Amino acid sequence: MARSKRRYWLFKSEPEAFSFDDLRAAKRRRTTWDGVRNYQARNLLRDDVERGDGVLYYHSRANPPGVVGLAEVVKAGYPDPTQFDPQDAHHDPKSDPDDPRWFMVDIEARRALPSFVPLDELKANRKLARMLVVQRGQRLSIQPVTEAEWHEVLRMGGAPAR
DNA sequence: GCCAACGTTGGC
DNA sequence: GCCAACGTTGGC
Repeated sequence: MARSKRRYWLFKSEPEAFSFDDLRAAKRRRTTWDGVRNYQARNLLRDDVERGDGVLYYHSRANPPGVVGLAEVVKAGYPDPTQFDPQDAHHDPKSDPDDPRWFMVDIEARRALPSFVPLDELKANRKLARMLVVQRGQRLSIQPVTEAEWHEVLRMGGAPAR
């Protein structure tokens, strides 16, 4: 069930692991956002991220880090199968299949931002002073973004407002 | 590659 | 339930 009002998120990915270009090159330009193994992020994926929500695709551990493109949630939270796969790096032997511990969503690439927005610029923008990604020590890989922050980042990236 | 900041684990 | 040890994240 979709909410009446769309929410916005920032998803972090290390480009060497899975970049925005990788997402755009993927089948149907989609991917499962699996492998999240942090409870706070899990709670967001399970309870709050909904189909139709907007995603700022952020490259972490990049030179420089920053927001590279936009994506959209195309499937809300459901159990992440990699937790039950002993061969997978994110296998969790303590997770009960009848009560899965880890959840994921599916996202689909939208457009790349015409201009990459580096973390330095996010930090320098006073309108974004409260944005989570600019907070020191903030490591959450799935972060809520306000509507105002979303529009400001799109503006900085040269994307038409929408 | 370094390391500060966090989150998790497990002994007690 | 405390907290030291350990593992991970992610900017630099």
